[in-house]
Amino acid sequence: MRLNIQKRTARKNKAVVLIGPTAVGKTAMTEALFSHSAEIINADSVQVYRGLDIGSAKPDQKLRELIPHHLVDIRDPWEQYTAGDFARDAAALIPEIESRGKIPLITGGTGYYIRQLVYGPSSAPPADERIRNEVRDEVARNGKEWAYSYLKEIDPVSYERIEANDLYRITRAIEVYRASGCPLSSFPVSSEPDDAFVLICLVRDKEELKKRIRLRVGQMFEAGFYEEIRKLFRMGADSSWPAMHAIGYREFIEASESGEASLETIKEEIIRSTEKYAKRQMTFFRSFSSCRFFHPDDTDGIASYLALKGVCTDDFRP
RNA sequence: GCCGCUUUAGCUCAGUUGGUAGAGCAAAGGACUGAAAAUCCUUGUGUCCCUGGUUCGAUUCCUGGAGGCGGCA
Repeated sequence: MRLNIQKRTARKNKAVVLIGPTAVGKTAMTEALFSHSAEIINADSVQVYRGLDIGSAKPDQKLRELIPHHLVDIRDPWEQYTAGDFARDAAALIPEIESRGKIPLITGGTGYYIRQLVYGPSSAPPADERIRNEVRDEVARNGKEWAYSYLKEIDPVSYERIEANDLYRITRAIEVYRASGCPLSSFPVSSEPDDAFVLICLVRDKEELKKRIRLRVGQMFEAGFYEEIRKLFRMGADSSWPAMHAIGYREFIEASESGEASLETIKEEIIRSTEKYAKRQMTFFRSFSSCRFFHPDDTDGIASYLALKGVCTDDFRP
């Protein structure tokens, strides 16, 4: 709480956070409003990976030459990049960008990254691969029920919060306890957004978005997505690579493991996963109390809202 | 043309020894404490193909028909 207040008074400049579900049109909006006034901090958990270009709809070279992009292509696909890394890196970049007289524009679809930045990062210890693997093995040996009742013993607060089947979170909670000796729930989280961030979320109606998703996936395949996949396979990609959990890549990994699946089937699966993802993204974005929602065609509305918040985007003159 | 199998949720299919039904996927909503394009939670949905018959009662049994699949001609 206190930290937030200090931040507020210490920094008068605003950073803009532009979010929205996949394929809503964030890149086009960025071009329209911020071509000359901003530097971009990528908040997309897949675009951080080198070699995942087409499937992550990475901004093209032309746009990246026009507007500086940060946190794109900063990891190899077998490396892990976390929400905590993002919160730290983004927070460090913001004053740097401001010192060049530019607006920091944080844009991407990873709601959790945005939360870690805008609400402040969790103070819990970072992910520890070694301990996590130990915990995972232990859970695999002793079963789900054991894991859940063990959690109840070491951290009753998290036990109440986490669902019995959510092994992902149960594992993490146990990992934190093993790493720090303290229950995960003992690390404070803030529920107050830092008002140095102006949040704008782009939205379209469901059918409109579905049409755009289908179109985009089709374009990915035309642009050589299959070649990109083959290249990654040649590099030894498998499901152990963090980047390979991403939609589009995951479907190919699964198909290669189970054998036979036509390109057309895989394409339809990717479209469906993307639609479901967009839905989850919207749920996340709706939970940001300070967020304002706009249709991507409403450039005027967005520009005047930004002006009201004290952000001057000199690219746009109504 | 004959024989066999089949028709149940948007899709794939269970099931009811006769008392009007349930899984997975999809859909809709939600959660999110340094893995988050991940992970998880909640919730519907039905002329049980049509037609007669038997029966207190038929989606279930029987007759006839229609669609689908396979085999033989």
